[in-house]
Amino acid sequence: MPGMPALQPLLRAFFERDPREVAPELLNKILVRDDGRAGRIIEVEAYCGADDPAAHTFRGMTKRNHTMFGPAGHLYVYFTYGMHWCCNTVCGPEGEGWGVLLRAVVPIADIERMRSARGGARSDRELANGPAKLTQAMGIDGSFDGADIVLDDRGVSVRTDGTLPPAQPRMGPRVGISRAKDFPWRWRNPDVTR
DNA sequence: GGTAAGATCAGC
DNA sequence: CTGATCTTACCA
Repeated sequence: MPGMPALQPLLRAFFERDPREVAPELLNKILVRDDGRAGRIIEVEAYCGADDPAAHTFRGMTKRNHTMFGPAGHLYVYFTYGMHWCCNTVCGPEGEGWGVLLRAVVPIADIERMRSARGGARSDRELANGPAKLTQAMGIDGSFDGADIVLDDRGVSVRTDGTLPPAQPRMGPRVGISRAKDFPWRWRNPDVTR
């Protein structure tokens, strides 16, 4: 994209940490597809394995969640509510089942492709302001489960254009969970209402 | 083998 | 607020 600074990949070490550290630092990073689609991450939630009753990985490894127990810097993509895909960045040491759910991005490149992937005319803000909306807009489904977002082995990666995370992110309880409702492990950019 | 719940979304 | 829609996980 002309005029846009080069997008640098993140280091594996960025993801090899506690998701409660990684999550706020993912704000303002960029989710990139190899077909040109890109969006700036503005809302995330941390999920902390055996320490977190709301995490898919709380009760150990299953066929569905095994990616989240794998090495950091990969994508855990899961299907829910009979129709939606959502994606997480796997974090921490291998075997912990830690990750960060990507909940919203602001479209920044190939917005028309994102709009058509979402099925028609909508405001730019509605294109990817939810965890299942962003996967639909970015063309991410179960075939991307386990993709390496550092090495970009399947055409999906998380990169930086040099923009720092917000100095004062808005923090609060996570959305749509029934257990551990009080854990304040959701972060978003201060200037977004959603 | 049966079943309840789900890290959601769109439309009313 | 409710319906859609179906996989997964857990229990028997």
